[in-house]
Amino acid sequence: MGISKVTASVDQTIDETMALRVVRALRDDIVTMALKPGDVISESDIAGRYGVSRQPVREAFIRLAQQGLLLIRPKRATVVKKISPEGVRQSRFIRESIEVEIIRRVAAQAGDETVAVLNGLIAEQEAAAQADDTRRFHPLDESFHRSLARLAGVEYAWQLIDDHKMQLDRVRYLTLGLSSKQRAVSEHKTIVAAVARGDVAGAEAAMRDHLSRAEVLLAQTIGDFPDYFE
Amino acid sequence: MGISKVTASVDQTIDETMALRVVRALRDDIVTMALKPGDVISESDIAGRYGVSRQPVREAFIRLAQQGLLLIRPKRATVVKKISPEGVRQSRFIRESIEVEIIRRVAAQAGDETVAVLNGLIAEQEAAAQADDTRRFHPLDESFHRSLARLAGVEYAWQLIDDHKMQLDRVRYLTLGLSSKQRAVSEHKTIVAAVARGDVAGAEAAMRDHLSRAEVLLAQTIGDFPDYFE
DNA sequence: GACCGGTATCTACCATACAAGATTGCGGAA
DNA sequence: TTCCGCAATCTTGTATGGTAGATACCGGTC
Repeated sequence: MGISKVTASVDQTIDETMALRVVRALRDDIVTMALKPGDVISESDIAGRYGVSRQPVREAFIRLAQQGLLLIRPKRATVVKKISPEGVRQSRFIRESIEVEIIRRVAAQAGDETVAVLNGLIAEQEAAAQADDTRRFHPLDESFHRSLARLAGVEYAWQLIDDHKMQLDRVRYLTLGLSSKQRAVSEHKTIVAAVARGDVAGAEAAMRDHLSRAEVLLAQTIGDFPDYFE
Repeated sequence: MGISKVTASVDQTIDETMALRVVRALRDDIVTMALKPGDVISESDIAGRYGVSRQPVREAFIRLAQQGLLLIRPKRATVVKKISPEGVRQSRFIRESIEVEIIRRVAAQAGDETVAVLNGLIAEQEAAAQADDTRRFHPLDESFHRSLARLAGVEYAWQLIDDHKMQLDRVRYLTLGLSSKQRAVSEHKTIVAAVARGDVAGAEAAMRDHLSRAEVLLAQTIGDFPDYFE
């Protein structure tokens, strides 16, 4: 099975609580589609897999259910929630309104070191894209957008939408082929270039264009993986 | 003490799970300031108070912690989270961008029955405001805004921000005097009037004005209740 | 009197046992 | 063959005991 095995190295850790480690492992498996929408999992199942009792697993389920990744049906079963197309659209609507506002602020007050930081992130992404390393590319892409939020002084607001963004991430993971990754890097460059010029309108347009990319892919993705959607 | 006592009527209920009932009770107590920011609570304490075991209480704590109302300090204690002024500002920023977009859509396509529904809600609010019934006014105010979201076809998006809105609710509860309630009703009327005219720009302006009311009150509230804020 | 160390006692965390609802499947009746 | 009902076996929900860590208190030392 393709489930991530954190178990092996879990004897004595100085890290945090078991429940949180299970949360991270499961969330990673769900977003990367190792656990597919519709899959049924049980507390006992996961508990045995990770070598812990049902208790921490149960708490992990609660957290993930609240983030919209799991659906707990009392006394029945717990399933990996299918992706809601309508939910994806509305999540994207929210994200776009916020990120557009963010990029406007960044472009309006961009300094040299700001541009340098962003270019550094883009260089890493380019390497990952050429190596076709999807698992490494994804965090880098996220890091790029989060850095923009921090530069705009609204990192807290970014965290607010971060949870709900995972719905979008699942779709994105399905659609990320090689060309997609390279195109994403190219679009990031366009955005940073506008920021470097202090071109507010241009940066906003580039960001809207970048985010709207997923829109046209959604319908196609539903066609390719109909079982993963509601 | 002023904690809500659901316990009395909890013998055999056809309702849902105990954990969810504890969640609702605690959340209500927190938002209405029966449990004040900084108050320390423990699993055993609440468990005894509600006549259940520690297990459902623990799960309730996890849910509320993820919603930002509680702060669980492992092996130490669990406290009612203090209000973060910066968090309030950014939550308000997010809410405003979304609600402004909502009211624009509603105003652009408002029918007669739409206006009738909104006027009905306002009538109820007016009654509660004149009776100075804060505990009844609050849900009605929320219902008004939620109805707008539903009319705009983005009820799901409203649910997304609903959790984080509780931070704002706590501040609002502190500031809701009689005059505030009556002014809120008055502003709601102004909004609906613009919607009835199909006046998009007017509705947007009225909504911005309505939401910005809390902004000026935040600093004053921090001065009045410094211990409730970070 | 001020400071330091050990201990009692709190906390949340985890494991285990039991309970109750829901599903599945099997066996018998029509 | 089809359909109905009961029972074995799933699931999550709840209760309780024990564990490790953190705090607070209290007595002794300087």
